[in-house]
Order: sequence, then structure tokens, then C-alpha cells
Amino acid sequence: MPKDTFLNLPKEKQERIIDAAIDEFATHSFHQARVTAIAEQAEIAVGSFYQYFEDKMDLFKYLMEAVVQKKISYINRDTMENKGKYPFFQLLREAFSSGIRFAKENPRLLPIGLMLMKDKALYREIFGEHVDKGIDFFRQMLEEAKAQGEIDPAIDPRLAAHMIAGMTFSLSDFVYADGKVDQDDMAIIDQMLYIVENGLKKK
Amino acid sequence: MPKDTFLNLPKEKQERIIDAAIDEFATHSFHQARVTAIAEQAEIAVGSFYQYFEDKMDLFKYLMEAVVQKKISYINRDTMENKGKYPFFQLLREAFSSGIRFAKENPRLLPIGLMLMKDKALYREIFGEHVDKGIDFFRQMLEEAKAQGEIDPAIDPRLAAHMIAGMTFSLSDFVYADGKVDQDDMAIIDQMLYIVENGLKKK
DNA sequence: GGCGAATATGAATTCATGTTCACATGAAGC
DNA sequence: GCTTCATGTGAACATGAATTCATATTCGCC
Repeated sequence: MPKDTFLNLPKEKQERIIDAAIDEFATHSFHQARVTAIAEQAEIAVGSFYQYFEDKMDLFKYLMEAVVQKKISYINRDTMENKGKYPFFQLLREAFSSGIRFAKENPRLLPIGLMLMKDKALYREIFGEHVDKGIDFFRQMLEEAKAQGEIDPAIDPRLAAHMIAGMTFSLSDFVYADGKVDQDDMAIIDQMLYIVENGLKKK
Repeated sequence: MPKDTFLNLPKEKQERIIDAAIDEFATHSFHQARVTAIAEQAEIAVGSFYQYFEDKMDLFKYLMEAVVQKKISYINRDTMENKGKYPFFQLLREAFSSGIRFAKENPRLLPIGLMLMKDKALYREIFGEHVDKGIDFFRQMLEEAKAQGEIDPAIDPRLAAHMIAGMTFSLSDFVYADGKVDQDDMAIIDQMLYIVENGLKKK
């Protein structure tokens, strides 16, 4: 949590610092990111940085929590609250589509999120022991869908959950690497879902 | 490339060093891995390390090249040489199955490979500019399969290639995380392929 | 056994970076 | 204008790790 000194800062200055941090963490891993670089780009003294945050990790956690909040804000509230009412593949579509909207509108946050997801030790340090929230989320959805007879009973929900979680990465990587956000996004999602759906659906 | 001094070492000592390196790189990223720790575990002086290798990267590249060779050795030679003759989904099965056999028989190499694949900057430094060899490989296979009418013409081979490459990760992660190599491996692969096949196949 | 070259050694050096701290600045109240 | 207090500053310090280097040891050969 940043110190009060930071929170008391004029919004403009706060933003300059956050922006600098995003730039640094988007292009370097947590360990390789330099406090000095952030201070330089934000045009503050290094000493000031430590008036605002306990240390580098303090800033990073703050950033990540903000990113998670932002990410969550992209999920349709109704879908969230009435999960039980919708068919599995529709929920999945919503999950993918909110993900791609987030990626499209926050291109600089995407690589930071990807890096974090790929560094399990770091992830654990920030969000605690339970490393695979995403996989758990999909697994649970899959188990319910299986109970509802929506998907092929032969499917192992754990394996499928891993696959789907992996796919959200592929999607992010695809979007990020090729910058293919300009082509019809929903077409990409639908193609992916089409593949997944044909694979999982009860025949 | 290690120096001659290393190559002249008795096999036993070479192995001690390589083993120590594998342990270190399996539990730490390249940047976090410590030369000192490797030297300690191998019971050589830090100075000796630099008699054997130019620097940390030199050792790491050497290791990675060995890993790639080993990985390749798991691919069925006949499949490699007569790629054109086999149907796409059979090739895919072979690719997955060689991957899982490799993972099973080299559990300590798996996390190193995973880490490398996830760190694109590092990957580039070791294998050169062309970061996505795996994706390219699948894309090419998919394009040929599409031309042969094996897969749904609506599929974008680039997207599907990303998905399949991502899936090989999911598979590795799954195998690595849960240590689920004891359950019937081919059953896992077949389930994954079943999903993929139903998703991609020409209807 | 004596000799030189190759190899082994780990303390010392270098370097990069996070963090601290003594001092500077400026705004608010008197 | 003076005092106080919060905030700003960047040089100095602490740390940790890669790399070097002067010295010791080993090994093959005569």
C-alpha cells in the first residue's frame, strides 16, 4: 500500500509516476525493472519514490491490484451475478470477450499481466498461495456444466480447465504479438469458441 | 560454447556441474540463478566456473542446446522424415506424445524449458530473432492440412496454430504442476486431441 | 625429482541497483 | 519575517552477484 504522501500528491503527479511504472514494468520483469528508471521518467527524485512507497514491491502490488480491479470492471455485472442462469458456452464467450476488450483498451497493461501470470513465484507473493484462480474458476464452471449435461461426460474438467485457461493466454499472446486487435475481434473469439465448443459439447 | 577446459574434464565432473546447473535453472529464472550456487553445489570454485565457461549465458546456452537436442531425439524419426504421408491429426498426436514422454523422462528439464518459452527476450537471445518456431511449425502443418481438406476451411491457421502451441504449454503445465504423469498419459493426450480434433476437423 | 603448462582456487574487484539519510525547500500559521 | 513541519532531493550507503586475478596445485613429461 502506498504511503499517504503518495495519496496526497496531486493527481497529475500520481499519474506521471504510475505511467512511468507501467512503462517500466511493461518492458522489464519485476526484478529487472529499475526504480531509478521509474523515478527518471516520472521526473521525481529517487528519494521521493521512497517517500511514496515502501519499496519496489509495494508499488508493484499497488499496480497489480489496480489492474485486477480494472480487469474485473470489464466483466458484465449481470453475467457475474447470474452465472447459474446462463449456459456454459455463453459464459465462456463473455469471459473471452471481456478479456479481449480489456486487452484492446489497455495495451500497456497486457504485457505486465502476462508476465505476472507466467511468473508463479511472483504471482504467489502478490495474490497469495492459491496460484491457479483462473484454472479453478474454469474447472468449477466446467463441473457445473457437466452436471447440467451441457458438455461431454467423458471430459476431465481439470484438464479442460487447464486448456481453456491456456487458451486465454494464447488469445492474449495472439492479440499482443500480432497487434491483431484491428481485425474483427469477435470473429477471433468466435472461432476459438467454435473450436472449443465442438470439442467439449455433449454429442 | 564451453571452453576446452570443460570438455576435457572427466565426465563425472562435467555431469556434476551440469546437474548443479539444471537444479539451479529449474528453480530460478536465468537472471535469478546464481553462478555461486551452481559452483557450490557442484563443489568447484567459482573461479573454476570461469575456466569452463565464458559466463553464465555461455553455460545456459550450452544447456539449452542440449535440451533441444534431447527433445528432438524424442520425436519419431520416421514421422519426421515422412511428414507428408501422415494425416494431420496423427502428426499432432505424435507431437504431443513425444512431448509428454520427454517431460516424463526429464522432469527437471521441463521447468527450464517452460521458463525459457515464457521469456521471449531470453528465447530470442538464445535461438535468434525467430521467436515462434513452434507456432510456425503448427501453422505450416495446419495450412497443408487445410489444403488437403482435412480441416475446416473456415479455420484461420495462424489462430489455430497459436491455440495448439498454447495447448502444448497447458499440457506441460498440467503434467508439471499436478505431477499427473502417473495416470495414463495417452489418455490425457487423447482427450486433448479429441477436443482439438472435433474443433478443427472438416465437418 | 624437476619443470612448465594447464588447471584450480576463492578473495578481491567491479558493477548495478535498491534503499537510506542528512540536508534543502516551501507552504502555513503566527 | 520567523518557526515549524511536511515534503523533496540526490549523494552516499548497503547489498548481492558476476567476473577477474594473483597465487596455489596438479599433471604430464624428461
